[in-house]
Amino acid sequence: MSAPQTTLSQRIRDEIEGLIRSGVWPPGHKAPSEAELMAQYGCSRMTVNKAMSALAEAGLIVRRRRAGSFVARPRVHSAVLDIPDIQAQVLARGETYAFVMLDEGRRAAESDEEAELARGQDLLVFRGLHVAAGRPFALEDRLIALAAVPEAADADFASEPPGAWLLHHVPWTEAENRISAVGAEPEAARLLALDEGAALLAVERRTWRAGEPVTWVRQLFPGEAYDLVARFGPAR
Amino acid sequence: MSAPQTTLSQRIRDEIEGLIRSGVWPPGHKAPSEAELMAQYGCSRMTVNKAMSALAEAGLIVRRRRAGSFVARPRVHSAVLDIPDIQAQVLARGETYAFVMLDEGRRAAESDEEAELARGQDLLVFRGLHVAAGRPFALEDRLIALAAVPEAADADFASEPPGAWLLHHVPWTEAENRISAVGAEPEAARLLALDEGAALLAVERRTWRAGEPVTWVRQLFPGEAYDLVARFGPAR
DNA sequence: CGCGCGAATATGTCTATACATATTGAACCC
DNA sequence: GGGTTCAATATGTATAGACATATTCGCGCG
Repeated sequence: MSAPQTTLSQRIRDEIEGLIRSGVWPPGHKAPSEAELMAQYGCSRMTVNKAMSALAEAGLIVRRRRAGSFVARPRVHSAVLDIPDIQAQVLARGETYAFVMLDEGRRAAESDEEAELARGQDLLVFRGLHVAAGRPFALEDRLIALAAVPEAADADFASEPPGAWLLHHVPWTEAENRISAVGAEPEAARLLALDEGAALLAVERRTWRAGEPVTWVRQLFPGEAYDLVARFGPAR
Repeated sequence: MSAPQTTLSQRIRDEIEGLIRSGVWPPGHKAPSEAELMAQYGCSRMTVNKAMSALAEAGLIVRRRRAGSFVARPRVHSAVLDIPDIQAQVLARGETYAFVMLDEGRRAAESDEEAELARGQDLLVFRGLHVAAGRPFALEDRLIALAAVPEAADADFASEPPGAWLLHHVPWTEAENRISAVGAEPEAARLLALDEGAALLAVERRTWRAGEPVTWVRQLFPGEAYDLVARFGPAR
C-alpha cells in the first residue's frame, strides 16, 4: 500500500487550506499561480485548478484573472447566524453606535472552563455596554485567550471594542452559539435600563481558530429590542 | 452578444438542481448517468462530471460507483441552526416525547402576512404543546399553506405532529429564523406551567420550497429549559 | 440451489491541450 | 504628460483520452 487514501487535488486543497486557517498565509496574501503550483506538485494545471476552484467556492481565496489568487479577508460571516459584529449591525440600521467599557483587566483562569480557554496563560477580561441610538443595546462579557491571541495584549480597545477587534484581526474557523432566554438579574437590569426579571435574549459564543480556543463571550439583549435573524437559502 | 453569461457545466448544474428542488426528481430518484448527460448536452464527460461533482459536494445528490447518481434524501439539516424537529431532539436526549394538539382547523387567510403564505387557498392552523419527560417543553403555533402542500389536507397529525410531518414530506430550500426573548403572556404561562412574565425563548420560522412559502411557525420555549445551540465548523 | 468469480458499468481522478477572457503594465503616440 | 493600445499573464472553461476503483449483475461451477 503506497498511495495515500487522499487524492492529489484534495491534498493540494488541504495543504493550502491549512496555510490559510493557521494564519501562515494572512488575508491578502498572494498564493502561487497555478503554473507555480503545478511545478511544485508535479501535476497538470487541471489538478491544481480543481483544488483552487474549490477553495474559491468555499470562500477561502479570491481569484482574479491576470492578478492571481489571494487569501480572502475573513468573511464577516458565511451567511450563517448573523450576530458577530454588533457595531456593524447597528451602524447598518443608521443608528449611532458607542461601546462603553465598564471593566477591563487581565488575570489567570479561575475555573476549569476558563482554564480550557486560557491554556496556561492569562486571560483578558472585559465587560462593556453596546449603545445604539443612545440607548443600551447589549451587555457583553468577554474573555480573550492571550495564548491564542498574544497581540491582543497591546490592542487599543478604547478605539475598537474587543468583539470588532477580534473579528478584524483573528479569523475564526469554528464557533458555537448558545442561545437562550433569561430573566434580567438586578445588575443587568440596571445597566440595560430595564425592570428586574425582564426577558433577555442571551447569546453565548465560543470561538476557535484551527482547534485552538480564542474567545468566549456572553451578550445579553433586551428581548423586545432585538431579533436574531438567521436565514438559510440556496447556496448561491 | 450570443453566449449566455453562464457556463455549460453551470447550466447543467442549475437545471438539475431545479429538478431536485422543485420536486420533479424526488429523493431517491436516479439521475441519468454521466454518459447519458453528455449525450443530452452534447459535451464531454468532464463537463458533466464537474456539474455532478458540485451537486454531490453540495449534498443534493449521492453518487455511487457502478450504481449511479441519486437525489439525496432531504438533509434533515445542513449543520446549521439545529431546531427543526423537536421530537427527534427530545428523543435523542432519552426523554419521552408527546405532542398534545390543542387546536386544529382550516380557514382562509386573515391578514396580509397570512395571505402571502396562503396564496389564495386555505391555511391549516395548529396549536399544540410539545411535552418532554412529562413536562411542557414548547408551545407551538403553526400555519401550513395548502397551496404549497395540498397533501397536508389528508395527513393524520394525530400520529405525527405537523412539524415532523412537514420535515419528512416536504424538503425545504429556504428558511428564516427569527429568535427573540419575550415575557410569558398569561395563556402561554398557563400552558407552559410558568409564572406570568417568565422569560421565554421565541423562535419564529418561515419556510419556503423553491421560492414558494410553505409554513410559518412560532415556538415558545421556557427560557431556562432550553438552549439553542448552533455550531459552525470546518466544511468537512 | 447457492456461491463465488469475472465482466460490465458508472463514477473518480488525472493528463495534455486548446481557446476564451479579464486585467495589468508598459510601450507608444499625440 | 496623459491617454490609448497592445501584449503578457493568470485564470476560466472545455475537450478527449486514459487508467483506477467500487459495485452490481449474471453466469457457471460445484
